[in-house]
Amino acid sequence: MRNDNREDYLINILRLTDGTGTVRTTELASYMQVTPASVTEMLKILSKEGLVNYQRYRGVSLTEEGVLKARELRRKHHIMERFLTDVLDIDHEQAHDQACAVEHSISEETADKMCRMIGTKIDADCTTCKNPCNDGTVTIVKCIAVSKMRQGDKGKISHLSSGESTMVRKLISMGFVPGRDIQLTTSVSDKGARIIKIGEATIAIDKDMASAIFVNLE
Amino acid sequence: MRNDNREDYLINILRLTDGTGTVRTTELASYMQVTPASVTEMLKILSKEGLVNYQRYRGVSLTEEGVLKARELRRKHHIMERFLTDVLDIDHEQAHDQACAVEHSISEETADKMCRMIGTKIDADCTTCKNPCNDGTVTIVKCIAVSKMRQGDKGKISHLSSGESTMVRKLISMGFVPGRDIQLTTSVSDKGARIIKIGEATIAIDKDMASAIFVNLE
DNA sequence: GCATCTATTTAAGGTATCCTAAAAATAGGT
DNA sequence: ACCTATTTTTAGGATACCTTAAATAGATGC
Repeated sequence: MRNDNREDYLINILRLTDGTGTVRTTELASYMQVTPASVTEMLKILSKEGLVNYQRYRGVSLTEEGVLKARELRRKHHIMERFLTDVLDIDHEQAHDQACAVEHSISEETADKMCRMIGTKIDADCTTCKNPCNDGTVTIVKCIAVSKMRQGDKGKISHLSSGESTMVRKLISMGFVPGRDIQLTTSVSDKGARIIKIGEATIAIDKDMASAIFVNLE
Repeated sequence: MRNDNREDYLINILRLTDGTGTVRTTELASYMQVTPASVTEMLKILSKEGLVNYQRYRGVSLTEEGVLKARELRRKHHIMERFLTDVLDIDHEQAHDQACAVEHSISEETADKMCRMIGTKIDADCTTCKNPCNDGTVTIVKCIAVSKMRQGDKGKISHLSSGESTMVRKLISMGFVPGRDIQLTTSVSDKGARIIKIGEATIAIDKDMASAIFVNLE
């Protein structure tokens, strides 16, 4: 239980880098709903423990050891989530939340055996399996927030993530459903509204919304 | 996640009182492997929140609300543990540990549906169901440590609990298995050894051992 | 009824994590 | 190359737990 938090940082760095890239402090902070200051503090610790490569003002990446840990964690998350949705028929959002909490506590044996119940091979190398992502939708690949897209960028919605669940619901009701194609048509300024095309429709959304929608670029 | 600790205190108070009695600070402290000072501190908080009745120097009991919460928690623990042992065929000790961690995070819906998979009715009122106890053995009823038994007291071993798992293994290897009949033959002083009868055998054990064996008195 | 022992609480301090506000580093436009 | 806007870090402080050591309440033997 003592390391749950560290593990949360690891898995979220994996989610944003897929193990091969770098994330900036601020991006990780907004993804995890904490302040950049908290991230900085934690990165120093994880760095000392050899789990991440961290250089001041340069962002973080996972070390080899960090990737292994994070992948195992992500695997447990996937398995638990799939077990909850596919076997117990629990709603996705709840399944995700519970998987987030439980992923730190279940043993590998438990994960393996649940995996057999689901009937799908789920291993730590996310590229070889068709898993639900952290939100229960698609395999995780490096994804960015719509607020970070450049004009003309195209992609598919990976998942929605926001501190307020009302935001997620609102977005879903507007048609921002994981898997849909999305393109940034116009972005006037960093702070202003964006005009985006989603499927056939064209919608304007503000920065907060754009920060809660994560996309896999084409 | 923030309330896991409070919940641990609640469920352990329930385990030692079955919701109807009082536990002393020290007993709870040694059961939970923390210092009495920590218990005192937490009891003040839980008391302020209306979950326990606490009076300085008098011990604690659960309030009605506290009993409800603790029972629901215990139910989730039982279900998770049974799921792990009966469905996934995980070893008892590991199942217990994982259930301890997970009981705080799974929803009632998840618990209900797992319960159906196990095929046994498990409800919050422990008296109406034959569940594994916290250690996977028997229904919890009020239980006391052997170190608290009086000369002549008889009972059945409920479970073993100690900070060191080596202690538990040692005790099991000596024949202290949940379910066995046990009687305190002689107890010279509080700190000294006890002589006890377990099944047909008579054994002497020291105070540490006696503090790790919990018994349901006849 | 008092001395003494034990249980309990209080006091003071530690660690992990979070936050806000201020300071410092970097990056981008000219 | 410099100014400015943004990002990141540092500093200082809060909270939830935990600990040890000292103080106090309650129980027990005579």
